[in-house]
Amino acid sequence: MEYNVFAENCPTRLVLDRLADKWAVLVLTLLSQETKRFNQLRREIEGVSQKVLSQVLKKLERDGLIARRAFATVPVTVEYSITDLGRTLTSTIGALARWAEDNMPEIMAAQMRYDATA
Amino acid sequence: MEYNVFAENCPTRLVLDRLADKWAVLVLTLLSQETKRFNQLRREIEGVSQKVLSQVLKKLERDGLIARRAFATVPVTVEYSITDLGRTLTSTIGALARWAEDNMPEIMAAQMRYDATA
DNA sequence: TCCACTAGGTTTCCAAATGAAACCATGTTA
DNA sequence: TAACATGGTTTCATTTGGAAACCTAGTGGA
Repeated sequence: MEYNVFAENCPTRLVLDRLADKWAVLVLTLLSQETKRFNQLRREIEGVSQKVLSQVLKKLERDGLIARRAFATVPVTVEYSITDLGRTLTSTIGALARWAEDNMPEIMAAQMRYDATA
Repeated sequence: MEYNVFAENCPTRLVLDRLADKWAVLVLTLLSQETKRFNQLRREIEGVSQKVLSQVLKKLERDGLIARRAFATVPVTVEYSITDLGRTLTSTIGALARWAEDNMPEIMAAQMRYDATA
């Protein structure tokens, strides 16, 4: 079987679509550091809504990148952790976020040049 | 100045949002290999619409990741190429796409396990 | 007793983004 | 004269996104 992200109906396209997502990158980056609970993630990833966070977590769990464990406490406790498969991605995902932080000045300079031309 | 992708209104969040995009990943991967024309990109990235491709190219150009050169031929020729700044990203971006291709069997197995539970 | 609050979601609703298809200018070829 | 090429933009229907409200179950305070 040959996989090719450039082919329209290759299943890898769907996976790329899931990983190439702002919220997924942030979730995986945090979980690669340590196991966290739902509201912990929600507080640390500023601006994410509950709806979107739960959707992203569900999809990442379905793809086997993170694991969900619920405890019958009161109120209920739910822990999310990274899986072995997810861990093989974290250096790549982390590099993306770090690149944005490291190159922000250059990007802003480029934007100003572009906007000045137009 | 401290940049932090987890902060809601940090400019890096906008950059991450641009990079963490299926089409941007595919465009940057192709342009890191060689300069290409608009319709060449459109044909090689199966399933991308003209509208979205032109939007993505414009944003990547604004951020200084790719360069656009137009030639007054008939019909007009437009070339897109990667910039030095863009090149600092290509190993990371490329790793993302390759990860999807390499790990597809494991992901599909995880999905089947998940769907069987539900 | 009633209200407020917790965790972890789901539902609702409206705004924004996406995609398919059509359109455009210019000029070449059949 | 009709059809096709490039590199887009426009239009419109469908999806997706986010904000806010709601939900269940239980706990603590007044």
